[in-house]
Amino acid sequence: MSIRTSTRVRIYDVAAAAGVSIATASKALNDTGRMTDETRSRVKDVAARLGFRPNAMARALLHQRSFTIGLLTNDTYGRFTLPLMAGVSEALVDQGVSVFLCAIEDDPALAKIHVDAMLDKQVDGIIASGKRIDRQLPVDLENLSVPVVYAFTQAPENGVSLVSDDAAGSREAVEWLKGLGRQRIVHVTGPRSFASVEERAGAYRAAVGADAQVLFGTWSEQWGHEAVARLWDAAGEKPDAIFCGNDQIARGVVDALRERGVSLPADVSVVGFDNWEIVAEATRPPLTTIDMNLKELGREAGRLVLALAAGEAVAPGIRKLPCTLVVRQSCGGGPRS
Amino acid sequence: MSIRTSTRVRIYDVAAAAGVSIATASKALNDTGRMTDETRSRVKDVAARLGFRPNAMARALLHQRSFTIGLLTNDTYGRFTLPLMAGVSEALVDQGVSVFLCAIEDDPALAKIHVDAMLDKQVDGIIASGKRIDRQLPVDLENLSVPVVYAFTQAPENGVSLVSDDAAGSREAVEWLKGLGRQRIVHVTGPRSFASVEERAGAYRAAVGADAQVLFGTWSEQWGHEAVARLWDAAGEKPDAIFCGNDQIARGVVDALRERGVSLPADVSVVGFDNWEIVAEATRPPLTTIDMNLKELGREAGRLVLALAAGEAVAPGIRKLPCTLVVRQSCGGGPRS
DNA sequence: TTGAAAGCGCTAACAC
DNA sequence: GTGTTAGCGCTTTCAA
Repeated sequence: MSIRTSTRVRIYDVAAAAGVSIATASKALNDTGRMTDETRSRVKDVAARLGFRPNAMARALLHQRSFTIGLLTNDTYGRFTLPLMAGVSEALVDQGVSVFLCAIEDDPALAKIHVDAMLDKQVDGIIASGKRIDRQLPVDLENLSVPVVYAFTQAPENGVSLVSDDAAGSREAVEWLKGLGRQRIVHVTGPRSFASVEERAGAYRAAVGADAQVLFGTWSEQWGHEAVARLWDAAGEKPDAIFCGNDQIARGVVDALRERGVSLPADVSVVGFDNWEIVAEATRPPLTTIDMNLKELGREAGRLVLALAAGEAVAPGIRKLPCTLVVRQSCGGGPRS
Repeated sequence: MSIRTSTRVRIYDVAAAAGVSIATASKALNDTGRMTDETRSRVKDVAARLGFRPNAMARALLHQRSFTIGLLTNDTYGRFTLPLMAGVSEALVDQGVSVFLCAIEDDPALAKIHVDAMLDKQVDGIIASGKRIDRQLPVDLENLSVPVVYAFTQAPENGVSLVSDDAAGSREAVEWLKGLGRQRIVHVTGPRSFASVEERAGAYRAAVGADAQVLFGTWSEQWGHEAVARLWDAAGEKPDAIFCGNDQIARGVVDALRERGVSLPADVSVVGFDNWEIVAEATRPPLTTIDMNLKELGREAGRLVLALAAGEAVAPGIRKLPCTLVVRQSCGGGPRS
């Protein structure tokens, strides 16, 4: 019996304490091989008593599988990454898989360092995520020796990619407003240079028809204020609903309307996009908004990367996941039917 | 020469290609042992050409050191964790250390699963972090086989702990307001049940003196509104400055003052706490506020956990890191001298 | 100056 | 039913 008190208990210690060989101990603990039930349970008891936990490194070295994946993101703010991460983690934790989080800003050198570090640590796969779906991360992830899943960031040709269904979310918002009896629905959104802006605006136009009016601007509260000024200072009929490209714009819109004495939701309904709770819930009245279900997106990304790591075939291409309307008080209308 | 095309290149391959033994190859690459410079550089060239990267698992198994640490947090929102994480990552990345992020909500079972998984993976240390400094995480981290550093969460007796210096931050805010010539400074803050609320309020009282007036409430914009209503609807002299317990309260205060026609910063100065940019920058005018320097706190936590892992002695106890005043426009006054 | 061999903790063939 | 042994990729004595 070797003298190593301060260190972890190894399978060797379990075997010795149970009076069997380490092979038998291993088989007993992994429910493989054959032996009497008595031996198996004795070994298990001893292991439990000693607090034995197998060394994942040794296992990984043997199996070429580390039960570890890497999550790469350039979303320092975490607004998109955190819910995504929560989903990934949730999908993987009961498989015993842990997640390396690497925030790479937009620095290619830093990105490379992190990717190399993950590869050195033999991650089973990588999930690449970002803050917009029409930009690639500043690092080339093709032809890596491990599978890659792209979540909420642009994927290369033939990449396995997951995004939320912007168009469907947009349609959902418009339909909700229509269902409330709104007739003059305007869309106030971010910069045209964002693919999701065009996607949402396109779906909005298709749903609203000839009357469609889109105001492009920035992703800020201030732009929401300004857009309201433009709309209300113009001659002619005013909108009775505003569908906003994100929650910050929506908050600006709501504040501006209130300051003008426009009654919400009586006279005008406002829908946001993102369901960023810090913004949506602090708005007066709280925002009805579209949730991109990023946590579910993360779960799916976790499942996919694991499937890939296990050698299962996964069709490349872009998978669009549904958005959900979250009803608060900025539109009127009760909970959804 | 074995046939393994699809797999990573091992030191064996490098040795073979360079015509040396793996022992020599290893020494060459690690700048240990002795050999001719020619041999060493030849091996290095071959390794570079082959794109050799050592298997971190094998190394870890050998050295009992995984170059991996775990970051545990119950701050799902990420408001505190993300900057912290960024700092940790920054401090560790050039040491080749990667970070497992584990979001545990407030679920003891989940926490245990994650901690066990990290331990199985032989992390070199753990950083425990949270969303308030007067609550412990729902898991016992004492007597683990690896070092633990507590950052922005309550540590057990004798833990190594890092928090921001709330009292100093509070003093800084008050001094700034005094320096601007403000005479009637009120403090509007969160619930008394938070240690940091008492800490900040105490320092505020000490700095302001007999006139000190503290309004306790919740951490919300709404409470900011309500506090202004109380203060301005009361008889007597009005405050000329409000120091708020966080940025959300400050935003509520600023909005309420504007709605009352009080001119900011001409008549009243407002200081927030947290420097949560999404809130501070969207406020009109943008908030002057106290930054807790969580990123630096993260860096320090990373350094400490590494020192501990390396066996260096680190004195237990609470380390308070300084806060910084960030000047925007809600107080008047130029950039700091 | 270089190389053979042992071993980190574990699992899986293969003997017995 | 149980044990012996080889080996995952690497570093490190120790011998040549």
